[in-house]
Amino acid sequence: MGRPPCCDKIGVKKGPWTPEEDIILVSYIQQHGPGNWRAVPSNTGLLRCSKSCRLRWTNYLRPGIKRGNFTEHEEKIIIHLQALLGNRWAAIASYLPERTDNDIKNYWNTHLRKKLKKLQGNDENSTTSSSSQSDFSKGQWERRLQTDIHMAKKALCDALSLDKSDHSPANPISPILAQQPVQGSSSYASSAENISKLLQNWMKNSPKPSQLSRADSENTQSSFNNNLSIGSGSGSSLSPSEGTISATTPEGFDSLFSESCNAFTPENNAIFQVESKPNLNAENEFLFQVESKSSLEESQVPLTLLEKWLFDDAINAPAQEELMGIGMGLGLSANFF
DNA sequence: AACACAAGCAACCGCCACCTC
DNA sequence: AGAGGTGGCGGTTGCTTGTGT
Repeated sequence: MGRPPCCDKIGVKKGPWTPEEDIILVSYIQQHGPGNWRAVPSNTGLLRCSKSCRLRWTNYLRPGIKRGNFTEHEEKIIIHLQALLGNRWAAIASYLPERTDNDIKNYWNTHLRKKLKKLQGNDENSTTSSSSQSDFSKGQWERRLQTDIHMAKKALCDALSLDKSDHSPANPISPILAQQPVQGSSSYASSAENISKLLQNWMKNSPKPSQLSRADSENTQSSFNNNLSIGSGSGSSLSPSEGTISATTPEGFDSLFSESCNAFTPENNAIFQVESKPNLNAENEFLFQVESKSSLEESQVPLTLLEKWLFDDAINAPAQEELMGIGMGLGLSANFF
């Protein structure tokens, strides 16, 4: 029969969130930090399921979320990570801290998948590729996977090396973070800025010194961030895209992958760990740490293989120079963009 | 101007993994 | 050790908005 629903369905409101609900939720989380979602509806009086509250927070109310159009750089990262990780949107989102997994998933489903399909169709016209066939034999599947990995690797290096030249070295901040938020549609639900303004106005109009002292003195997004970082540091159940990772990961991502494009060695991998580990979340470790645990879950094995393939290929393949050089025209994303 | 269709996106659903007792 | 509770994740749905006829 399955588990009972997470909350009593009777009397639970569904559908789009109202500004009032958002304000209630945001103010509650400001006081208590994210987590213990089950208690949120009862403590706030919101007629919402705990899951709905969590989702609303993580996808729209959480500070630091960028909405609106995806940049080319972001597109590339998504494409490459999708090729490597599959539809593991949360993992992909951990490398784009300003984007939510839901956003990335939607963007993939509505934009990128179509684009890639179109391009793959073009590729198939000019090659003997059998990628359209749905039933691969095992060997075919493995070959296909390796090809995909190779292409993704190529494209990834391509993207990051190209983008490096696009950004001033004087600005060490990741291009992702450096980009200004793009205001999305004008509807309420899609505008985090509106929520921020609403919250500010609300706090002006109805101050609650005992409850919102921090917000009274510093009612900005960044201060909001700081408050919530405290919560994240205290063992709350933040997703990988939340908390401290948001300030550091993109840079780490760039350096990791640009490094990886230039020299894949076990030593470098060790450096990656040393440099990045303080900020690594589980997904980052999962991706970049040399396998050490013997009791890894099965789902991790393929990625370990990916890592090894990437490393081995980079070390051994003479074609690597070509890969790093101008021979990018064959790469998927080179055609893609 | 009105209708039909397509696209985009916010939100929901159900499964799974982890944690606590 | 295992059962139950909770949060996280990915797939999917359905409403809203945009575009074409």
